Amino acid sequence: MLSERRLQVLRAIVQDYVGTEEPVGSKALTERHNLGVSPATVRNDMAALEDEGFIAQPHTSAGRIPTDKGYRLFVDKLAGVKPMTAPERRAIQNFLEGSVDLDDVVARTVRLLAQLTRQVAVVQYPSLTRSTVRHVELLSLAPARVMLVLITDTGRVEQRMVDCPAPFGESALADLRARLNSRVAGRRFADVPKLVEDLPDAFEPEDRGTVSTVLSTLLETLVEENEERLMIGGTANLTRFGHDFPFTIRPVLEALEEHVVLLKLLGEAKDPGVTVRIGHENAHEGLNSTSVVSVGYGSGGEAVAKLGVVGPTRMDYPGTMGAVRAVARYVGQILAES
Amino acid sequence: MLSERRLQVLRAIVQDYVGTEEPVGSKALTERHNLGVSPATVRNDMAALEDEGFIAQPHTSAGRIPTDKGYRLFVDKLAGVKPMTAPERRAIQNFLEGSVDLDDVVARTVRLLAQLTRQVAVVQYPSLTRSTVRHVELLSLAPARVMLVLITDTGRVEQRMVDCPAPFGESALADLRARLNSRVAGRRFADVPKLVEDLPDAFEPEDRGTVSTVLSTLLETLVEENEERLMIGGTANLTRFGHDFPFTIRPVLEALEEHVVLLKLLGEAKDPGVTVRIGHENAHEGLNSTSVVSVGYGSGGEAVAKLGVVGPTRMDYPGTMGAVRAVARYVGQILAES
DNA sequence: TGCTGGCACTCACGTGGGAAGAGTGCCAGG
DNA sequence: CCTGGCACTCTTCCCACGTGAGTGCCAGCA
Repeated sequence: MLSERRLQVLRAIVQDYVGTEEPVGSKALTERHNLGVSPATVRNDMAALEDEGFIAQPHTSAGRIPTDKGYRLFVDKLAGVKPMTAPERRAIQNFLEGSVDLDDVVARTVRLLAQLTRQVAVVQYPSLTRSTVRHVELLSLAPARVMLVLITDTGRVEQRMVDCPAPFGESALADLRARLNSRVAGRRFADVPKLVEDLPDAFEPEDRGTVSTVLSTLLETLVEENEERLMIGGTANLTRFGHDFPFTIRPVLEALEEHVVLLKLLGEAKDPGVTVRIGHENAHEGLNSTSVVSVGYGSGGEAVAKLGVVGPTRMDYPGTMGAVRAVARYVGQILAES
Repeated sequence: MLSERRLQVLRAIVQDYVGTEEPVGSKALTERHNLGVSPATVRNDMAALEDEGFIAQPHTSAGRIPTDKGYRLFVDKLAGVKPMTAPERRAIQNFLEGSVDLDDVVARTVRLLAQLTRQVAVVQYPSLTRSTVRHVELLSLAPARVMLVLITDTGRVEQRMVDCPAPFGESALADLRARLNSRVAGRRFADVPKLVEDLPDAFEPEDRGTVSTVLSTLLETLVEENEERLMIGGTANLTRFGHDFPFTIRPVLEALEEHVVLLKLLGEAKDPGVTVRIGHENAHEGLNSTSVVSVGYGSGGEAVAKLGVVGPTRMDYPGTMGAVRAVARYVGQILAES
């Protein structure tokens, strides 16, 4: 096991490297942090840390930089979450409170998070799967054409066109609308399939096909996974990445465009608190030199979706984690109010 | 006026530079294009073209590169639009036909355009301002709370919460819904304000406040300019920009995040055909070293929105214009069908 | 056993001087 | 008005060298 001082050395290395973006040497370390020992001692500690794989040197005559494993230890054991200051919190609240609708909340959140962390912000929309149905509306656009509008408790609206197998009368439509809503309004998505199972039986035989079609469209809408949308912002911050641009930035930009990948990435984080995935811990190759800091958020106690930031592994973890957590908290509040 | 041959020289310079990304000299020109004259002659022509501001040299002992003015002349006079090949057209059609709803059409269009042109694709959603109302739905969520859902002929759905000044009965709501739809369904947005002007008069005095509130929310929704949303894709292609990265790419990424700027940019293009804005012709500073190729698209004969690509001024204009035009055409078809 | 100072060693990095090569401008001749 | 020739200008590449930061190791000391 590593001694207390060696952990301190690691912490100091991470902090300095995050600040200066340059490999940090033993001499600089003793000057900037009062470790109470000489550079030579620190060198021994660094050699030990390197043996254990927590730090590495880019080339022989350079200082050390933390490895993914080093950052992991730093995040888990050596650093806490740096809370936002009161003025910062007020600013977050003010900024989010001007929102007019869900899309606007998300858009503002992305911008805020990107500004706050100076990194790429990623916000997943409230997932449908844990939401409840507020209302289902059916509109007849043509004799055999119905528009299905689903309104969720998060204020989200989804619409689908349904081509009916047979013409469907206004009265039957009104009937279906009424029955449907009395059964599913206020219920969770997951419960809907069972609740509407026997609904076609209540209708005239010639309408059953249409009713089934409408219902299956509704169920599709509910489960459709790619309905989890993402909003991304602050990509310009990627330019602060490193100096060897094209090859660093390109795979990241590509990964960011693959929303499916990001959604999966966010979905994997099961921790109720802030989750940090460092470098190679991210399954996607393009993100192997980035870290993802994410957290769930939601209107109630429950997290309905995730938000987070993507940045270089060399990032200010305590600060970023604090910002992400704070933003998630206030977004949750805003959503609960509306 | 420039002689025919000088124009040919300019065309050759643009083509070569776009291909090689390197300043092109007189000797290389005569080798790759059979202009029928010697390098010395070409040099004289180049000197003339430089005097006129169509080309420039990065430094004394280098070849020439086209200026914005040079590209402008090239686009206007020297090059046409390169049509897509039949297989390409089929691929476009196939790819777009799998779409399930409007959002999906837009998402696919962005990806397609980015892949096709290997540049950044920008697609504006069908603008509300020229659309017509298909249906307005009013839902009572609480005694003094109404949800307004607007459905447009482009299949777009907008929802708004309305807090009523006074409780509003179900029957009054149904009445309002019926009257509202009979007046505005099928009408253009621009005409709606006049059509609903006197609507409150038809209601009981105690309901008029609520009716007015609902109507003004509707009007707000109709005119709200920022409801023109954008989808952007292919930002990874920016890495192919140049070799001097950070400073080239950063302002572009920043500009791309300012949707307002992009919307304005797209909106400015009045030409019914493909519009090209080159370098400094773009009002926004960040886009001064990029060109924007855009075109309107829409379900009917009329263009309801714009799409386009953003790329380096050194781009394959004929090819890009062809791709943009083709995609716009097929997107229009898809929208017309649905 | 652990810390310290000293010392030799290793590289990356910046600098400076050529040499090479591409491209130009100009001029005189056809 | 076009052409070949020629001198000139720069950038770019390469190599060699000195510099300095940082290391590893060792012997001495608490």
